[in-house]
Amino acid sequence: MSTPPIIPTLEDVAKEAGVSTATVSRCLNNKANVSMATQRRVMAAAEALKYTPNFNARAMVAKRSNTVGAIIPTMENAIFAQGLQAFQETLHNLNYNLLVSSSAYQPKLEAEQIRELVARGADGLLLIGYERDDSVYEFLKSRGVPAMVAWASLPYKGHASVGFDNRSSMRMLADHVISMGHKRVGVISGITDGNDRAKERLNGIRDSWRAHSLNINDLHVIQTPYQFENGATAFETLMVANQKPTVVMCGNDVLAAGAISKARELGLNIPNDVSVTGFDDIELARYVFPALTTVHVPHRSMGRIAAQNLVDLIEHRTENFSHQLDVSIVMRDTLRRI
Amino acid sequence: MSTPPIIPTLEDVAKEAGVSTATVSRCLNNKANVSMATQRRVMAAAEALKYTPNFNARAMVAKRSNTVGAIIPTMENAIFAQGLQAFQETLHNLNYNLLVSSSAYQPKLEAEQIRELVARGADGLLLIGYERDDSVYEFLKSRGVPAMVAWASLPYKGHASVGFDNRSSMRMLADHVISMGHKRVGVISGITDGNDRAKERLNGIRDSWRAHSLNINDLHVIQTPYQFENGATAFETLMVANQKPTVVMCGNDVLAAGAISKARELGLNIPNDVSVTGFDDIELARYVFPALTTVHVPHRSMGRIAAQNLVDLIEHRTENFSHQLDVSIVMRDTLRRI
DNA sequence: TTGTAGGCGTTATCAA
DNA sequence: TTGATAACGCCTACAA
Repeated sequence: MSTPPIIPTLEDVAKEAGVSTATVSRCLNNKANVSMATQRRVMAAAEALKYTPNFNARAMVAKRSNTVGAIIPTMENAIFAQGLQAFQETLHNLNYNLLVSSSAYQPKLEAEQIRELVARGADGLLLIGYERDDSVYEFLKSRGVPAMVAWASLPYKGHASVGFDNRSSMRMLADHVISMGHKRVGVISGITDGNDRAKERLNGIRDSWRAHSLNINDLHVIQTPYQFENGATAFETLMVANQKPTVVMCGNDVLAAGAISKARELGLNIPNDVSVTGFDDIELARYVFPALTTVHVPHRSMGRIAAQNLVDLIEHRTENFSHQLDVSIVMRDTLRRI
Repeated sequence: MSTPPIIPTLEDVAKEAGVSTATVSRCLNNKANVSMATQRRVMAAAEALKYTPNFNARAMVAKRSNTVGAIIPTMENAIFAQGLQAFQETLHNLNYNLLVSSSAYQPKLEAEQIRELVARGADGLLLIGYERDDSVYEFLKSRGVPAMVAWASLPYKGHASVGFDNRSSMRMLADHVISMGHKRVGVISGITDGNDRAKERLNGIRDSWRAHSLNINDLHVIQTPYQFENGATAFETLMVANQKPTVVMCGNDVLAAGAISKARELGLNIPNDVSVTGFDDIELARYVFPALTTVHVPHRSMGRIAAQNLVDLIEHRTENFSHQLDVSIVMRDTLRRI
């Protein structure tokens, strides 16, 4: 029916140009030791046949693919978008390609995808957060595939990392909240199980609480997956409780956006009736109304640094790497003194 | 220094299990013709060695990779996130993997990435929108790699597609806007060059305009890349003009969110001072304030249908495919009668 | 400067 | 039910 696709190979190009495959290979990988004349002939032949190198064959023999894989927990919301974009751009400049997978916050799926990407010949991996089974790290090490842990809560602990201190950042924000007179705090946290970032952020709030000798019972915590709708639902739950909080601290901006939206629906004014805080400072923090008070994370720098150093790791230009970035509180309009 | 990674191969497993590589291969691909006993031995050996198949070798000889590639214009905002997620989930159920690249709305980069993914052995591709150089389609055809065009504005035209009529959808919205008494319309369009969706949407507005015999000079159009900030800037430009529009129609929700944000900054009330409309109905349309009146696009269905039919194409279960989805106007709070 | 040839890890064909 | 063995497309010593 349809003619079977005819895919030109190195050999076809070699024939067309009247040289050996070795010469063609040399030309294409612009090695030295090729005369200008043959160089031109070969290039012309490749062009004419619309030759493209077979990636799998190349990777198999060269034992490197100039590819790195990234596994992010979700593509559904923009939490990782900016960082990933910067990561990809930097990689591109370094002549590497990026393959992206999403694990849907499921450790099992993540482990699968790690194997998958390694089996595909990824030269290195970008992983989000520390917390995963040791066997995963062992696997990576046994295969000699370096991984860069980004959005990491902790500095170097045996693997390369770039991130910021989720715990102390959130604590800083909580300290600030308390200093503004809040004593009844609702918390909408992400699911902490299997998510070190979420865990650390929650711990940061508790740290602050204890440091101020406040009553732990006045800290009402709800855990829920990072989704807009869940933020809305959790907010409502908190606000119909007996002891309404005066501030709702959210594990990230997406949850906070949901909370703000639900507040409006309930006829609650933010920040007069209740304050709200977020974390991450993704784009929506600015276009939500009122604009969200949150913790600013330098996503782009993180992506850039991760890429740069992952490549250094791959090319054995460094042995390990660990970098902690500074974050800052962005005061906007959802937190007020009471 | 560090011990070189030792990567177990089929042969290692074969030795360990005391069988031939052929048998191991058969076991791993759960073919018939293998006795239970050897089956178990082989599996145990593979487990013990932590063997993972070399993907490149497999793809090279099998001539299929169970992988599809998707190239989306951007990961920075959530325009494609939901559809892509559904696409990936469906693919996963069909036992295919997804590789994602982002082209940053640059046709050149997209073409590169298409070659890249094909060279990598992708069995099929997901592309966004029709408009691209013919040579790209020819390349794909010559390689026998099927492509599914999603977010497509037009039905079948020689390649498989799933989408909705951007033009008539936007026209429907514009008709509605006009029926509410608006006569001075500002338009914040995406860049139409190289973007058929943006082009069609703009055309839809013009269609409506002409159909209502309105003065084309009262249609003030600004083209700008799909980014929040750009929506804000364009909105301001429109609102300081001599003839202020009574409604600003935006090419997508991201631009609209920027416009709404800027309106607040300028002390303009929406929709009392000026109305705003979007397109896409992504999540933020609901949490922006006031909630955005927009065109609802069934992202998830689109992703699901694209995946299902791309796989059908790959496995020669169908020859071509074209599907148009229905969209609808979602009246929320940013458009009012004047 | 160019060519020959071996091997990378799989799958598939054919015998046994 | 199993095992040799020949590809697959490319790179890279080594030879010429």
